Amino acid sequence: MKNQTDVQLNLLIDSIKQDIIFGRLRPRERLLEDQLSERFNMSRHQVRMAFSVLDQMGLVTRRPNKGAIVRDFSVEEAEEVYELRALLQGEAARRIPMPAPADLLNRLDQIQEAFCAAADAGDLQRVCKLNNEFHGVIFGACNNRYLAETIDRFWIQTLGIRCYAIGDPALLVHSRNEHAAMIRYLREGDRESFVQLCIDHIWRPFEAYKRAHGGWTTLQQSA
Amino acid sequence: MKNQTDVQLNLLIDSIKQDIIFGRLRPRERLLEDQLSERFNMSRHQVRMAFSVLDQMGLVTRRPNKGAIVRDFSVEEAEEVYELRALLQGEAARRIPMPAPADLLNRLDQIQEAFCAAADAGDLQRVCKLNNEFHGVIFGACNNRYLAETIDRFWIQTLGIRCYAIGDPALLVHSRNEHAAMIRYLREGDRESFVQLCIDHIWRPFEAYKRAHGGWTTLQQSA
DNA sequence: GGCGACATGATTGTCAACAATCTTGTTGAA
DNA sequence: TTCAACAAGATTGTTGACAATCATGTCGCC
Repeated sequence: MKNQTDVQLNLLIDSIKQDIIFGRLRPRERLLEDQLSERFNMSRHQVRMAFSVLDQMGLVTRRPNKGAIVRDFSVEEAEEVYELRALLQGEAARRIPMPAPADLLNRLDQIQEAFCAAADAGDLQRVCKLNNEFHGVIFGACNNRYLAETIDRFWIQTLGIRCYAIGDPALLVHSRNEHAAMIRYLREGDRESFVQLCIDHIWRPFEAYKRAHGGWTTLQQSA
Repeated sequence: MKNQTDVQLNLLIDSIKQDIIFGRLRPRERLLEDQLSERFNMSRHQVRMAFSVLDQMGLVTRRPNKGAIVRDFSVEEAEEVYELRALLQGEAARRIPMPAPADLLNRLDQIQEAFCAAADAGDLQRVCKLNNEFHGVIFGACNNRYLAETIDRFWIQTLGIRCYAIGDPALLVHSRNEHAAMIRYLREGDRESFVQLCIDHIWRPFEAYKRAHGGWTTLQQSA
């Protein structure tokens, strides 16, 4: 299906995504083609291709002859993205069949169990992966592939915003409880509560982001 | 700002977009790199770059070693896209300040005037361009750049669907009247009617598409 | 010392040749 | 006739070298 260079390419893309969500790569940080091509043993062309994909994903920004930098959101921009995410996730929540199909509930239970285990074990990387999976499965069930796709798109774009929340144990507990509540509402068929929770759920990481950016106005925004 | 090859690249992209909206390029039709590179006097590399952009735009589909084809929507897929568009445009309509700023109304009046002139002159290309502009300006006024961007994204993706409507004089008259009504509602501050019209406005081209695809189930969809 | 012109190194952008892959047509045997 | 194996042509994918551009440091002049 996929040839080998595609695999390598995805490897690089995932690696950069990881670096962004865990804050190892900071907003506006430069990404050098030579550096990465050497580190990952791939041609500069492939790195460039990866940049192009990441650019379209909205994770990095490219300017002619100046290369790629990690995308930066001003607080205002971040707020607008979150408003849109709230709209989309609310609509998706309204479109999920209810009471939810047993198949969906089973998968969510499984993911939630693994999520709790990873959280207890302090395995942040696995927590993050399972969190992605949980959201993907929930909103993938909305019966509109483009709605699901768009939710996923902005889920990825906000990796760099959510990185301020990833390490906070209090937020992790919140996530876990809210995920459990989502499953409960789905099982009980409590649509109103479910929709509201899907909307409210996204804002806590944004609050963390705002706190981190509080005070300083965005410097060299137009540079 | 932009270097020359970027200009050429955009030229090719716009040309392909035009070919899709006017139905000169049909869904699932192949796009050959050599052919285009010769026709536009550019390197195959640049054509390939353009394909990549068009792929991300959702206008063409690429499969490894099989090249690029014009994207095809099944009727079901098209319906889902239109549902999402309805959601997004409705929300944008709700967010436009009302009564609308004079500046916005002036720009819309201008575009509408030019639109009518082009329609009377039978200049379809200009009609299309002004139609794009009208929608861009309206939804750009929603005060959320990502909402506007996403509306635009699906506006472009549905070029290939709307192509079935572009030549129909009756639909052209409808468009013109509905645009006039939108401006009127904006001016009068009639939000309810405005929102409803923004949602309803999109469906007529989809009906034309459904009629064109009526009967035959989508062949070789998974090939 | 301050400032602009120039030189240098670092980085990205472009291209054309070569390799890999797919598609199509042909042949020959069952 | 039908089918599989093979061959030839068409098309896409990859690479390395070279060109263009940008950022930084240096020098001489005022």
